[in-house]
Amino acid sequence: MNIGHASTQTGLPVKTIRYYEEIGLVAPDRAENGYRDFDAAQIADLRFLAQARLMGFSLDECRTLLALEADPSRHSRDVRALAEQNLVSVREKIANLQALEARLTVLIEQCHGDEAPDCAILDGLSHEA
Amino acid sequence: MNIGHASTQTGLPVKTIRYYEEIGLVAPDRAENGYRDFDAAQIADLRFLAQARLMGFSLDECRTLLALEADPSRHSRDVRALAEQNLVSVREKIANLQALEARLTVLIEQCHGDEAPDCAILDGLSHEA
DNA sequence: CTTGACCCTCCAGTTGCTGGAGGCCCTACC
DNA sequence: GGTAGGGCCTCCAGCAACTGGAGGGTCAAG
Repeated sequence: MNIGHASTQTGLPVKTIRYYEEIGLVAPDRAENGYRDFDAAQIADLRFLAQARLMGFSLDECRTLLALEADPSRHSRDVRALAEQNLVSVREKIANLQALEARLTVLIEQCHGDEAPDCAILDGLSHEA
Repeated sequence: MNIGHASTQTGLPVKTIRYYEEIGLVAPDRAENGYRDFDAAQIADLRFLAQARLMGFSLDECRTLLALEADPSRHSRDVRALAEQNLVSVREKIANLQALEARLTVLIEQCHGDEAPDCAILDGLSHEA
């Protein structure tokens, strides 16, 4: 299966698939004309990668997850640990963004938003702790 | 004021300040020995930048904000528009992360997290739509 | 006069792609 | 048989916003 087909099968852009090969996440064969040739297992890996990325795992974590998936003697504990770590960082990001949202909302509310130059937002950025 | 002092005054790392100069956000004088020399207004600008970054504005938006701050004939409407745009994108990010959190949480709950290889997380990544 | 803390510039790397240039290959149509 | 269009290839550059390090000048204290 060539890369265009692999792309439609997995939803990953062609460029992204090439990039994943470059960093060693997938290693397709080559046809005689030099075209990449993906087999079913590699397509499955790419789908797995696409899902893992959607779940917020970094490419490095994806690499580990792929290795775990390929290892029949894995412990689900290890997978879970990775996922929990990811969850923690997602929650941290949410908390930070919510704090940001609150601060921004306050500033915006205080700004008249008219033609005058006085602006609570600029004042806030200038004088805040 | 040299860059080390500017750093402690603003909380910005030295490297970051140099970077901000490189991209034209601040333009300190130079002393005879080649050292950067920041005046009070430039320190204020750096503080402003630090705050604006904390509020989630991109460096490009910061550039615009600085220009607005320097312009006495500005309209607060323009500042507010920028801030509102920023708020929208913050809220989008929060929504995306919350969706992620929900999906991750479900997967993690279904994984035993023991020594067996069976893992709902890996299954979810393999078979999910 | 040396030690250590500054400062300087320039280059490379981070994350995860994305876009483009320049060029081969393959199929279809005239 | 020639050509037009796609698709494929590699390699290089760039995005955001820094960060780290090499290699070297400067400065104040003891």
